[in-house]
Amino acid sequence: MTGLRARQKADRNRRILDAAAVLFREVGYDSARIEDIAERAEISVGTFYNYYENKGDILLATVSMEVEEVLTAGRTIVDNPPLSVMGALDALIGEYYDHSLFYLSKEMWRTAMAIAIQQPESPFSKRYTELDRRLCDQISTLILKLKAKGVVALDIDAEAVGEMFFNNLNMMFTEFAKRETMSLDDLKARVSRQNRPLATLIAAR
Amino acid sequence: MTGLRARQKADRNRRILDAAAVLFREVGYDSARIEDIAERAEISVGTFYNYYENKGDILLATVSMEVEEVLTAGRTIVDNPPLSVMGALDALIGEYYDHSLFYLSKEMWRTAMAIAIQQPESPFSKRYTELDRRLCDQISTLILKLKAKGVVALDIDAEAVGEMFFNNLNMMFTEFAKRETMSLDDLKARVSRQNRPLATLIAAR
DNA sequence: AAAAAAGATTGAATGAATTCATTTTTTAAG
DNA sequence: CTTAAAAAATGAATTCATTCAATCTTTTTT
Repeated sequence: MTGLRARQKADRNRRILDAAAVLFREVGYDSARIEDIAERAEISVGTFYNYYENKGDILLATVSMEVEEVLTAGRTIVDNPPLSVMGALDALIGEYYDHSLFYLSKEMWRTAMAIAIQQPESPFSKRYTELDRRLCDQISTLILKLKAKGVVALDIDAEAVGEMFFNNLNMMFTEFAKRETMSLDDLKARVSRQNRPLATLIAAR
Repeated sequence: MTGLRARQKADRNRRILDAAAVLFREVGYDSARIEDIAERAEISVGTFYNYYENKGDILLATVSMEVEEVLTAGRTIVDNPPLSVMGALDALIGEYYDHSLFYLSKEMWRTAMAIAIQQPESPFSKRYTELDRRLCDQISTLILKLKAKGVVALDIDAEAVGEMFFNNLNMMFTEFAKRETMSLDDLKARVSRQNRPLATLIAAR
């Protein structure tokens, strides 16, 4: 039932995504012109705008692919976490952070974050926000799991605590993306220190 | 010793700031064209660029004025805080949030945040980041004060805890700016719930 | 007070994202 | 198989932020 039209559409969409990913990597987001992306994807500029609302959308599409991978990696850790609050948090957050610079540069992250904030109604911004929510849920799920394992006290509001850990790690990642000099190790160390009080206090005793 | 040149410069700078503030309020950031700002300030487009590096800079200048006021209001609360952790936090954070929409719309906040992230090296972005740091410090100072008053346990890492509260409230404010439907009360209620576990656990007993 | 130097202003030109009226291709109907 | 309707593609035109060489104003020097 896949008519010619549907097939061509999927094909063009993939060509655009590939072309954009290559160009962003090669010359950075700002210097990649729509005209160049279109040329490489063998379509016209106008057609680009039939597939994506604006230049930012195509970057967020790229980022989305990346975050999906992190979520998958995180699931493995949540399913079988280290049996201490700090240990589990460091493992999961370390996974997020280590993965983050694999495909994307700090500059690309900054641009993606900026767009997600600035145009919250665009489809890919919604998708980006949705991914954030799933990351946040994953942290809450980890706390729940630790509760089930007797590592975290039973009277703790796992959702509230999870949200606080997540907002903290997310804000710190933004900080990291802003400072070209800050290393992944700096980032992890600072977040670890920030997490420690809450992590210690929610431990079952 | 204020030569003619210095006076004219200060005068033009003020006219640009005023013109921009009016236009941003009237038509929003995106629709306010540099040409219009220049016209209202009775200067040329080129002159605008002698005073500000780019369009974003002038918005961040506007935001800076606003945040300075919040910091001042916050100082009053820190100097004489309610004598419970939740009470003190709610008071200070409530002050921040209530003030936030006085001069700036959600759209303006979103744009300012986006620019601060995207161009971290621009002068006003640095100033914006600096203001964030001072807000963060203010929260840490509050926790320290509560320690001194015997409200918070002595073995608590006030700085780490303060940073976590701040990162949480800041991230939630970003969320708030992104969702046109979210009210100030929703925001405060959600942050309050997130703060409760940590606030309760650090209380002296 | 005239001339030179330094500092600022100006707006037309540039360059890139985005729009939109036209044209082309595909699908559906008779 | 033709023809009408729907969907997509196209690229020239538009819009705006930003730049820069030319010009003007203020300050300093002689």
